Amino acid sequence: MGNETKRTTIYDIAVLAQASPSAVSAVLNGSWQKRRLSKSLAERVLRIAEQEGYAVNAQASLLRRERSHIIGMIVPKYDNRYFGHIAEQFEAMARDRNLFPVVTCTQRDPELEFEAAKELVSYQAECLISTGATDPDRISAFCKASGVQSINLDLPGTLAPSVISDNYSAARDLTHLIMDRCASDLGWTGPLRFVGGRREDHNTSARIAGFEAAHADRGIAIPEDHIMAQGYSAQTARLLLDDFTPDGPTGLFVNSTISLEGVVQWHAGLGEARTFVRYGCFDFDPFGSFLPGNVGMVEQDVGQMLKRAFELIGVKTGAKEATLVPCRLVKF
Amino acid sequence: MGNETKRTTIYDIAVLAQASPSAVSAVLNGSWQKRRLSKSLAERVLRIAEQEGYAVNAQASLLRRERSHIIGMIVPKYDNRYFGHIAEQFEAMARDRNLFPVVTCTQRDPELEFEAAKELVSYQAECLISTGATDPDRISAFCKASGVQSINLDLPGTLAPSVISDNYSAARDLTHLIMDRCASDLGWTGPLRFVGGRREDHNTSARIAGFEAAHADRGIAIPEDHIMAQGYSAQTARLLLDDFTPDGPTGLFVNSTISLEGVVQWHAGLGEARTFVRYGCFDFDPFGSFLPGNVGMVEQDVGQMLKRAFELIGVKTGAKEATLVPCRLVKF
DNA sequence: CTGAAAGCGCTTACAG
DNA sequence: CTGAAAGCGCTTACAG
Repeated sequence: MGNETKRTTIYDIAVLAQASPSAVSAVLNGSWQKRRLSKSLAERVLRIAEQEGYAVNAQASLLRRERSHIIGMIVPKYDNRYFGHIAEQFEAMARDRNLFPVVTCTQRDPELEFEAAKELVSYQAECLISTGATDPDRISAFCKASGVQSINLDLPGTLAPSVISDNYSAARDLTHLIMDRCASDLGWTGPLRFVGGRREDHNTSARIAGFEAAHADRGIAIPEDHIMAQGYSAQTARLLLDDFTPDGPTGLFVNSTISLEGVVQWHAGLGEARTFVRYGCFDFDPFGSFLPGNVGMVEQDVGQMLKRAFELIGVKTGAKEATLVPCRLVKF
Repeated sequence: MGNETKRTTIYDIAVLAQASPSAVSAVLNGSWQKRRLSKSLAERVLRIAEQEGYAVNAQASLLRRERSHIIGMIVPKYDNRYFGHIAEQFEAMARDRNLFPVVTCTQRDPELEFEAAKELVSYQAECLISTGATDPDRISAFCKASGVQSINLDLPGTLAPSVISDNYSAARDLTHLIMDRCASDLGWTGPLRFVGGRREDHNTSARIAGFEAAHADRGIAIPEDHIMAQGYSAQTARLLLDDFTPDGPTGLFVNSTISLEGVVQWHAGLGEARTFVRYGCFDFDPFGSFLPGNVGMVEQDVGQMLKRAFELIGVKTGAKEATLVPCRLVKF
């Protein structure tokens, strides 16, 4: 009935079932029918395995098999609707395809990202999806040297195919929505402020480009200090806005729900002036429609992104370009 | 420079470095100093390993080693602040302790939970933490038979030690808070409604007990139909409330942010009557303070729960009781 | 049809 | 000090 120090092996079961280890192995991995082992033997082995709490040693099994069917993913955070959803859907979709998903979360730490990638390769992952990685090319280079397929998600790289949101278009649309609402609600048509993210970051820079394009569409110039992309945290957003007390109507483009927390805190502290503020956020939150002043949010299409990523798995394509997946603009 | 079909092994490196496989192994796993191999050999091997994109085959390595240092966790969802946070913190804390975390998400599916648990045991996990499992005892029984330690988190079991939130006390406190605010804001002291969760679920039932205790503290009777615990989804909550249009002041105890989404939708549709509604939620959301009518939220102490769980790892305790971790009541 | 044997890629006790 | 050899627990081609 189990053993504290040593796990049951096929040899233990072979002795108990009076069969050969080969036969036990065949029964346990389901190939016994093909090998024409008797049904009574199979039942005996299965019963004993169950009694002994047998679990195949995946290490030994994988070492011997030619394919691992393991598919790895690194993701910056779980504790975030977007990335949490990606990780969760990834696991479900991998299982649907009879692949074994292993996800690990790297806290946006570049060293940990690389270490985690190496670990997944060590575990014989056949493909590695790097989600929102700060240095995806370093990972892709390593994967390539190890003969492991690599795919970038959310943030693009140059050494492997990438699947990312169409940040530019969605940011442009969101900017227009905010400007429309500033015009209709407040009768104001000035330049918006962009809050959150990092300019060096690919997605932020694509969103800033969309933000600028929308302004250009309307012939509105953006003062330099209106682009406030010095970091993601709620804290950062609040500090940036701390010395900004609007003296009239104002609009903000908020880059992520993390930054939105800071914006909303700032907004709540404005007093009467808060009725002259409109904002929108590039990121979705189910409670978003209840935030006063919030006119809309961009929801990235995680399902489509992963679907596309899975289509790339196992395909030997030379293409290193990024696939752009459209986002959904939710208006409040 | 890498190989698409076959990964580099220590034998490949041994040939290239003109050394024995044993020496290469020692260099690569860091035991070369202990074995007094020359520094020049070590450097040569390391350089070649890097060039070849070598990654140790964890399957082979673990098969040979006596301990895996793998610690597994199953969790119902990532796409949820509470569970996402648990998974994320778990990985970080495991790494801090030089353990290798493997987390897998089971979508609240009892079969998948058990399959995932078996997989983690197959991967030679030394300990398995079952988070919010629907049938933790089935998993614990299997682990026991395989000689793997098992710990329950968030939801208790009877076959392994459990670490859970003090749902009863926190629910009682939250109920008092809502009743206080109903009294002070609305001058109303009637019984509250309990919305969301499942009565059969341990945590829901502990929270209902706390909810009832708070009413008993004040000598308020709770009509039977006020306990609406028929499921977790936002949809369910909204349907339950659909035919309830308050004709006077009212208070709700909302069991989880998922249910809160439905409550908030219902609330928004009430029109003028909405000013006579107060509610609180057992679960935290950073935007919670902006939801009109929301008077407070309970934040579970994930850090403490995991700290306690890690203290149990490797400890051979006969104790199967649950450790209760206090929650934090956030008032708005 | 069925079992013995080889071998997956490592680690490490052991002999030299 | 260093390498050859055994063996971790499986799977499967192969011989009988």
